[in-house]
Amino acid sequence: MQHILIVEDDKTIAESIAFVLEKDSFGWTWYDNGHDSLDYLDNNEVDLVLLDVGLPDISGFDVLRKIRSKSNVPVVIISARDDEADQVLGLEGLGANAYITKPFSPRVIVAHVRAQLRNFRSNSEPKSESKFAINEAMQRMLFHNQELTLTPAEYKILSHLVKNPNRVHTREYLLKVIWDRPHGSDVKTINTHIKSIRKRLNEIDSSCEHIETIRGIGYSLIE
Amino acid sequence: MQHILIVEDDKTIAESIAFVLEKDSFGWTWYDNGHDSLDYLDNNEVDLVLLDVGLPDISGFDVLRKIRSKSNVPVVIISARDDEADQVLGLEGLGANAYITKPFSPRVIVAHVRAQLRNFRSNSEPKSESKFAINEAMQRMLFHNQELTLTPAEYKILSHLVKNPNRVHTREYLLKVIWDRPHGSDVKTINTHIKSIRKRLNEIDSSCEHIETIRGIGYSLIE
DNA sequence: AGCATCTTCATGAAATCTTCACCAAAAATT
DNA sequence: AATTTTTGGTGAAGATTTCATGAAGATGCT
Repeated sequence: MQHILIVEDDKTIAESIAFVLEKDSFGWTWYDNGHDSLDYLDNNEVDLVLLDVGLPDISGFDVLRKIRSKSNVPVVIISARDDEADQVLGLEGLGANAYITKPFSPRVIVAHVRAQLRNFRSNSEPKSESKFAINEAMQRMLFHNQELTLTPAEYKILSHLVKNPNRVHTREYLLKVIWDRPHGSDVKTINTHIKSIRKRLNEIDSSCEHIETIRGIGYSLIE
Repeated sequence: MQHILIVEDDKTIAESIAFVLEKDSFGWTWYDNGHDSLDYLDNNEVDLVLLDVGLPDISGFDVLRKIRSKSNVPVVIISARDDEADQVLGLEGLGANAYITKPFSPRVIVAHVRAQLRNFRSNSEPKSESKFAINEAMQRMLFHNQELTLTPAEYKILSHLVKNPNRVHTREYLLKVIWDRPHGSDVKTINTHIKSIRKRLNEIDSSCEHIETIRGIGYSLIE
């Protein structure tokens, strides 16, 4: 399922967008401000971003720049008022893929989303095959077609790393992955979990490092 | 002759600044409040603004925003007290080009003015493609498409320089970039970090200097 | 209780950050 | 122009932080 990140401070609009996306069987996540959206992008796989330029905390300009500094994800700009038009045009230079001006119909949004996703897919290089397979229903994983015996915590950490490879995940964040909500345990705990995950991965393939330590920050799965 | 606008409510300070500027054959105009300064800017050609943030009528914040709404002129902030430091840092986001904290020597002012005027001139030329790529999600950087192996502190410093090129960054400021909050370590530490960053950059491209030393102030990345 | 799992702790090793002493370059002073 | 002072570069040593590891304690489930 394709996942869309909605960045829109107007709840009504966000809900109507989410509604039509859902109807077209897209997954979605909504944030009403720039900071949380950027955080989310750091730690999750997103197929497309719908970005309102009139946010309360950061300007759409800055959000887009920050997105582009780390990701190639398609971004569709939503402009609130006509008099922002000039500014919005400037965004194209920053790497926005399309922009829509309010008022807009839900149909228009979905059409844009589909178009951008189609473009992006054909543009992007063929992805290398992952050596991992996740059976979410069974809470199981295969690595090089071999079953991995993982504890619940290990499964949650590793499956999150596999779904979001090649980016750093802080220990704090990985703790939150294990426990949905904030949890009082020491972040050093993650070291131990990573250790045992590494051990299990090495039993199957010790030819290279699979989980890289990013010193001072956290861990990252190499693809 | 280059013309400097001095916005400073303390007459003694304004006069001493004007004195050193004159000695270095800069032209100058002095106002002791924000309103008159903005008026003056509307009707006169100014090459650089020296702006005290502690004005009687308008906050430096607002003055800078209003300047930026109509002009790209380099603005060097003068901060009265140390405890304004954080606030002043925020001004960089608003487009301040540099800031000086009191007490300051006349030489420092002239150095800043010269540095900014030089930067501004070179900036107005067509921008060349940056040779840097930042992968924020992985906390990594490419230089000439080659991976840079950087320590956390080096990464923080260099990515900051890359994001704000052609601008002088004081050692104090770069220290705050490494440690989010004030930190007790010596500013000379930055010299050592810069040294190792330079070494790594030179290993890839030694054809020219990439990080320029602005004597008496700090460092600047040349694009 | 017995078992699996999660967490904590102590330790050593490695990476990194800071400091220092000395030299070179630039600026200020005479 | 010569000298003094200030500032920055350099290499290496020392201090500090961070991480991996193995083992032990805590927790929770059956």
